[in-house]
Amino acid sequence: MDLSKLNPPQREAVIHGGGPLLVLAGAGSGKTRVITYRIAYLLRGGIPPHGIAALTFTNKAAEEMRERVGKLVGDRKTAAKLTVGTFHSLGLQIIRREYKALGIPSGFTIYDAADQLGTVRELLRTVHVTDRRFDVKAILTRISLAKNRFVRPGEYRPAEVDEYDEITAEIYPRYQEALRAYAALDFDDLITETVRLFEENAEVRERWQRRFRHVLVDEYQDTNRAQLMLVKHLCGDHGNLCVVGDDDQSIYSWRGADPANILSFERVFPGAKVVKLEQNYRSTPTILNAANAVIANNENRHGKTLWSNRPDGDLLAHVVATDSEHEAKFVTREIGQLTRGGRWSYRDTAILYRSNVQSRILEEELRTACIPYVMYGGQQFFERKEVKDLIAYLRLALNSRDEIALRRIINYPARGIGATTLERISARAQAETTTMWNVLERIDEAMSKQIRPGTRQAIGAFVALMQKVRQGLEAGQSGAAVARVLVEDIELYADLHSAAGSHSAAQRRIDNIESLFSSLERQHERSPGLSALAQYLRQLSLVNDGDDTPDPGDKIVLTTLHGAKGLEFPVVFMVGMEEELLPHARTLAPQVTDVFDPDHASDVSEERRLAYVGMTRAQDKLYLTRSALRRIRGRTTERTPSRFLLEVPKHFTVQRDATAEAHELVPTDELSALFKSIAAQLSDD
DNA sequence: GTTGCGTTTATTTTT
DNA sequence: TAAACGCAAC
Repeated sequence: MDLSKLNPPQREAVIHGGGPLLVLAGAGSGKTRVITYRIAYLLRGGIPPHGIAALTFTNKAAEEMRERVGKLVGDRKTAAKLTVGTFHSLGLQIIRREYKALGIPSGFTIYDAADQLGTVRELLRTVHVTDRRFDVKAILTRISLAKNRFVRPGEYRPAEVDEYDEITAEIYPRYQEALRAYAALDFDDLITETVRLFEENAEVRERWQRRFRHVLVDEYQDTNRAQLMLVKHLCGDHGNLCVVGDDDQSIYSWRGADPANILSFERVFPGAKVVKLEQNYRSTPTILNAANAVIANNENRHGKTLWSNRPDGDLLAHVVATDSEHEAKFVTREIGQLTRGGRWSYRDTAILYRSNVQSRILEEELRTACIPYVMYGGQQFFERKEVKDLIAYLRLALNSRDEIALRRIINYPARGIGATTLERISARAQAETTTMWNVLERIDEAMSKQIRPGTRQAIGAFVALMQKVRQGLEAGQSGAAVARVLVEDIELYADLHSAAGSHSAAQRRIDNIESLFSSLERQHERSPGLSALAQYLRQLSLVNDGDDTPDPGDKIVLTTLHGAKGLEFPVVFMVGMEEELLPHARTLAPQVTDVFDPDHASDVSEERRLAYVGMTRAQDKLYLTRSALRRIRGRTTERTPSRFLLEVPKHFTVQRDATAEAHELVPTDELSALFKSIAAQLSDD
């Protein structure tokens, strides 16, 4: 480790002795470098790796951090002993060891968004809300926000005239009861239940406080109240807490992140040292000053001014198009010219937008121009549905109380057990205060009158199938082996083929299942046994996209502004710089489903931060594009330039007219690209 | 239990 | 515009 590679404030943060430390790290100022160096420095100072916890929000950030620390200390074994992970994985780790004190069964399940949605839908049905259809997600958002502020189920009080608060007040207690009955924890519970455990059980709390002698938190501006509490408890009285973040990049308050955490750090942790990292190593001064000018319009900041000692660089391009097609064509054409110049390749370029719908027209134009691209984010959820279905079988085998898993698979593939049957079984289970699985097991004696013999036979077959799965696991077979037999038994591949539109779509799904098998095999070799499998399945639900991140290759990146946080590109296009897109219309005129929160009423400052995050992704070239007309929801509307665009001082930009440039002569190699794309389209059919 | 049609409603997303 | 959802008909 070479401390001379750090600038003075970076070094100051790294060698800070003990006690609370707030590192205000501007965009591109080397915050990950500070955290990794600090961990290495603590290790060198004699703190055992076992006693250090570094917390992040995403698995990706955690992996990157562990890797960089490993390189820095040059000792893989030491790096492996560190606790580097997401808040949720730390919560899971603690709960897994302390489940007894929490009164949860050891085979507990983790509920993801889909499971939560299913639970609330089910509850809405039992509460008989038929007069009005509710947005289930809006209810879950409220439950989640309440949980993270430690509002107990019975304490939830509706606002004066908010029907969503009223239905939430009704659903929230039932939801929490349901989860306990299913032996399930949702993502929020991983944090809040850990906090509750620490608050109610001094012995447990002190044990963990003794263990972690230093705690480090990345992206501190994204923490919510529950995460703050968790951190506070972990640090206990030593207060060796180092947080790194940027209040100007807080863009997740809509999902509960509380910027007050970073703004009032010094009040919450008295005697805190504050270090500002203001030297930016990423962008040209022109880009940086433009971004600074925009963010300066926000109030309530810690206030930093980023500077860069690079050469000034190009002016920003303020591009005006007559319609969104011209805008997309401009971007495409410009990318063609930049890459043809030889200085930049596709992978150096990103197109950023506020909302996913904006990607469509860009994709169309990029495709016709034969420019390769990758889209970050988006909805990959249903692509892995088949994997989740299969996992639900294992989940149910390990936790028969998991009603959502049961409901998910009892008629998948279709075996003639429909909604009415399920309703009756559910009602019986409720009446007997037992689980649905318990009723299923004795269906013939319990419900011979209410359920037809044919259906009961189907249920019997399902129960037998599940018992076979469970017995296989109990006999010590691997999850993979059991799942393979199961897939044969239920003829899943045949079902996938008939359900999928094309052969290749079915094959993709089958490939997904096959990779689940090999993943399960590997885990069985690592640690066989029922509880290890249960733990593996829980861990799996905390990992979003499996284990393989494919090499992006030389492609343009398309992503939302949110998705761009933490990334950097030599060339950045921010498209749709218009009012009602950025800032988004929803911010300017909130809807009934939006949470009314007087503490941080949805204001444009978060949208401005979003603009700031986008601009500060750019290293060398930044294009801000907008259109005079745009088709929105089938209606062509006149557009107003984004206020943030107008906040960029004129002397940092050069205006360009996309439509006029589109009529200029098309260079010959661009024509050849056009021919290529036509040929490609013809051969596609 | 599935399919199809009309109605409705349009952010951001990780764990 | 377009996709997601609910309800009614098969």
